[in-house]
Amino acid sequence: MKQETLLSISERAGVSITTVSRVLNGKAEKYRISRKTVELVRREAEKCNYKPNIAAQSLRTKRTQTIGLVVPSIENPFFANIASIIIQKAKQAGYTVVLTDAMENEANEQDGVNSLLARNVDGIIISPSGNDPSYLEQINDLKLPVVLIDRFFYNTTLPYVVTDNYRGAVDAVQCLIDNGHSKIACIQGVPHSTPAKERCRGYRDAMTRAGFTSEIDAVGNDFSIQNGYVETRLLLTRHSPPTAIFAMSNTILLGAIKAVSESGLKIPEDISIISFDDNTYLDFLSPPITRIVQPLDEIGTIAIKILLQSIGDGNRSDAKIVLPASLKVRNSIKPVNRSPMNGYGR
Amino acid sequence: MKQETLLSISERAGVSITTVSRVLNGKAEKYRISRKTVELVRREAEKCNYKPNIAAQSLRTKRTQTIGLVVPSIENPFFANIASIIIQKAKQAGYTVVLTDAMENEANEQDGVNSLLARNVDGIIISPSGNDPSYLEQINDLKLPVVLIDRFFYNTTLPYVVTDNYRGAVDAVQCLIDNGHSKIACIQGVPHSTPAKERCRGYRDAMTRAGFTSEIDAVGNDFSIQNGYVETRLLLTRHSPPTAIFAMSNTILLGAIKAVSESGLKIPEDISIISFDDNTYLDFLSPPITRIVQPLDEIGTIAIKILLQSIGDGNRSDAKIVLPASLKVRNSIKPVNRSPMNGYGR
DNA sequence: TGTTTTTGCGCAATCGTTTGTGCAAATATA
DNA sequence: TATATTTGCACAAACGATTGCGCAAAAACA
Repeated sequence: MKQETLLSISERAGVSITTVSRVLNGKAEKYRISRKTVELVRREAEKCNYKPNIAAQSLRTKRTQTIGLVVPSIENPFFANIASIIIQKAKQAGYTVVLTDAMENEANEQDGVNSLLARNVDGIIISPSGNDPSYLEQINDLKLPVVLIDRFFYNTTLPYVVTDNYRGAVDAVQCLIDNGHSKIACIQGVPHSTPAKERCRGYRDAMTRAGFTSEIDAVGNDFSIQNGYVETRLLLTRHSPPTAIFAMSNTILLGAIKAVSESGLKIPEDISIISFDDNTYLDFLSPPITRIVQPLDEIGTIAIKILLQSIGDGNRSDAKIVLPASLKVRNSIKPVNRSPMNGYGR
Repeated sequence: MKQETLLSISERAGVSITTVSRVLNGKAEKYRISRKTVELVRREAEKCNYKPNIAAQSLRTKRTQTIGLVVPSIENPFFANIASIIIQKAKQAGYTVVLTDAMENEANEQDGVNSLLARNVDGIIISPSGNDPSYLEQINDLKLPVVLIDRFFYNTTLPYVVTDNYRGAVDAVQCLIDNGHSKIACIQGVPHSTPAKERCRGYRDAMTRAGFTSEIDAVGNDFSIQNGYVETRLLLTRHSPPTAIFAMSNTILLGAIKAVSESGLKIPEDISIISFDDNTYLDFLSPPITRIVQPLDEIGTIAIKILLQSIGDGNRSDAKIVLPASLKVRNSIKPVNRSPMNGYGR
């Protein structure tokens, strides 16, 4: 099972290395290799199950048929799901994925990206952990195409594919409002991340538009269970606690649920909740959680498409793609009569 | 930001490529490069942030500082968690991970492995989707080290690091038995996989030892939510349904919970459940689920260690490592009095 | 000063591909 | 038959790194 090379094949076929290479790369026509030789070479190559040495190939061509994927944390099901989709799509296109986990840390991320560069990946799909796009922009400008997913930057030249977090948040909050809630708290994630910013903006705008300006109440500072828990406990001990919570992620949601239950309250009877991001288990919580669902599949598919396109034609894309989220209604929201204090009650 | 090479550095430093290479590889001593030259070269290399071209390196040395990781499904949190650990440990050792998702399909898996081979990875960590070890054994014998995790093979020469699924299952079932249950059903996963086999064996042995031989009742055939759901519905419609269920995985558990709840029953009041595999959200289900926890961290750490060792010394390991699982008690099991029919009642 | 030893470094081959160019042999044309 | 064209393929350089070997200059020794 020793390594087969162009040389070994060429010897057995009695032709030159060059010819073998050309045949196997589908350039037989271009270089006018005869039908007979083509078949001879093909047969030999198949017989020994020849696989080109990618290192040698890439040394010559500067192509590796590899793309780098950088996520903040592969343990996060959101990113695990997206990774799964990207790995699959990449494979269909003949690419392999090198996965790097930044562990929500910008230094790690840069390490990882450097390692990808050293490996001559053909392009990078990244959901950045930090908030400085410049080093990525440099790479995109000077070296190889970069596409952002999920977390993007304002005013960046980098192409991105993200969910319409703003509208998703508006929809979430509007759903609570439609159910009669006005004291709606929002527990947010890492404040500098664009998804958090956008969702927060959506929350504020929806509240404002409904005339609940004075009720605006965004707390919290990261995407952890802990954060969801702590903030919820604090919210619940106020003299006038919210009647509904908009949790910005699954993790925050889990913390919130724990806090609610420890406080002896029930969802949705005592407090309503809506969350962001889908996950099967949310249907198995008690009650099942109403949530905003991101179009993961589309994000992955489009990101790959943009990247491969750029790799193919050498141009940089400036696509800024924002995809709609959708509402999945379950049982975590209780309709209430609006308090007369807001002037809406009957 | 164009690619720096040994050549460009050597020119600026006024020495040969050879010397630069030797300095940067720490072979200055061996080749008696003077202190002064070493420092000169080092400075130049750092100044331009030189990163060796891995393709060129690997073409020469046959080493890529890359390991391949193959999992049945990265969407499965169990594997996402393990991947996270392995990526991290590999990085600490200076290795990068290429991740391949077999999507629970043996053909995909072989494709993936082939692609890893073409990339000259230095070793492979794999949780196999199929049940034929021979092609992996061949690779391990003739090409590069392979280490199995989670799913292993009986009678294989391949080294593996797995959880003691047998004992874990025994503990799970014993826990139910200790709580007075005897009509205990087991819903299993992919029957040919070793974890499923071992857990099933544990179930049977525990039941037998307790004298409940006639109650042995293992159903189901894959690790899907669907399977958990269907089998549970069937179980619940029997004239004498089980009082407890041993679910072999989180996914099966979720299906089971759904079926129970749709049947108008409550956990644990009407039926007790214990599951396999840990996950934060299990504490947020209602009730929180008692489960058997696998030592993911240890599995990842040990697997990497074995692999790197093999890569380092060129020998194949024959380590067969079986790590203990642990019980995490929550609220999904109700203690009952044993039915007199079993001769244990009071 | 002449010889031996040590020090310090470079030459050139090599890994497995790709590709521009060139050159016979075969075929077509005159 | 002589020339022009086409066909079919090979030569050799290049990608960027590693490494066995060799050789000149400096140092040590006589």
